[in-house]
Amino acid sequence: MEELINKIKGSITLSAEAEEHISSISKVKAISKGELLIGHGQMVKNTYFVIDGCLRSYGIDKNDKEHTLQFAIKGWWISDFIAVYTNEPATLNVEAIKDSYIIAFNTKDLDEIHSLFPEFEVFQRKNLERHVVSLHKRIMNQLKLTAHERYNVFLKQYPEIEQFTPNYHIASYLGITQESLSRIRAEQLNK
Amino acid sequence: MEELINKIKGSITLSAEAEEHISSISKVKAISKGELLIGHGQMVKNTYFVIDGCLRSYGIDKNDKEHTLQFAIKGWWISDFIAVYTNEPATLNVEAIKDSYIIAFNTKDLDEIHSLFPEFEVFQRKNLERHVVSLHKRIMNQLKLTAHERYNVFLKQYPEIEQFTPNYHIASYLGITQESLSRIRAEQLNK
DNA sequence: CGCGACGTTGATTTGCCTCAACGATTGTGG
DNA sequence: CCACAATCGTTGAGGCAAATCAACGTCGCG
Repeated sequence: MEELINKIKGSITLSAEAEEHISSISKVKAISKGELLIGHGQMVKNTYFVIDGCLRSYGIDKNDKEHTLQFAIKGWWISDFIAVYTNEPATLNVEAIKDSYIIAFNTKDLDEIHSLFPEFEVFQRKNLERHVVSLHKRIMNQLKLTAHERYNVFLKQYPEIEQFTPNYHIASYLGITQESLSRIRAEQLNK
Repeated sequence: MEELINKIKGSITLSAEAEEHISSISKVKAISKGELLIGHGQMVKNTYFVIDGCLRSYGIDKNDKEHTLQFAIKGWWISDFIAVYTNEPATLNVEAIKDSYIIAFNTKDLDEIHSLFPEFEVFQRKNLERHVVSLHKRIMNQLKLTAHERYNVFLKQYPEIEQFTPNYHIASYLGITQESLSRIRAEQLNK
């Protein structure tokens, strides 16, 4: 909870009223590994802030293969943002990949915060800017780099995630198969 | 120019003062095919709004191959957003791929607009939200679909762009080579 | 213990890349 | 106005990175 307030204060200066308001509607919730917070086809009400633990969002292709769009650890936001920002049913799933603590914000509450506290509008814009930066970088990496190089970038960028995430989730984020990632790791060791 | 004002009004209601202010700093500029607006390594001052024509942003890998990150046609914004939002030197290039009309906004002017007109903050947030949606969709397509399927999605999504864009630019956007795209197109015709 | 989840390894296939050559079209200078 | 070069798309032959399919070892847990 302080986690969230500190995060916001890292980007903007937060008025006492805004802090009070946000605290009042924030309820930390414990969820356990494997729990599905958003399922394909549902209308999406919530965006989640991760206090601790790890979630991921992923889609499923026509051969039933999963593809991870995003991981979210402590201090990150996650949802099916496609669904949230377009008001369409979810095309993604969001699940906890370990026991976690989160705060759920429904879209109405967030809209209210935006209209009550213009400062929050700035916070949100900066978040979105950072988000765009990371997505642009990811797309460029996907276009420019080999699977092996992408894996190394991933390790450098998210060393924590590698620790407790099964390999096939990382593979599905990198756009390769579990087997290929295993071979990449083997190759890495023989050096 | 009206192009821009109408675009803004499509998202938010714009006060007369804000409209006046924005108009006063907007200068439409003609640029010709091949012109480079942003070059790798430079500090990036501007974000461009396209009145007419087409630009693209792209990066170059260690084998000197180009990879297109974004196309921008009438009504779109383009820049090296990684550089703009992080204040780092450009990692991308931005060039006109046909004769175009644009408005250049430097970052200071945009910041000023944001602080003077809170309504613009909302506009910017909605733009960023749409941007995030399109990036998420693109990443999911890259993970889920074959090159052939991605090409069809591209055609459906940007029919105008296909008309005047050389094939190798489209290929570099899709993450395949010019030759592969040519074969995909040939296959498409034999059906 | 025995089962399921996870990672690894091997054999084979495949989608796309690379390299190379070749028309078609467009543009340019003599 | 033609000759020539440059640009762009196509096609073929061969190669490679990663996918697929399958089997197996290990670990942790009900």
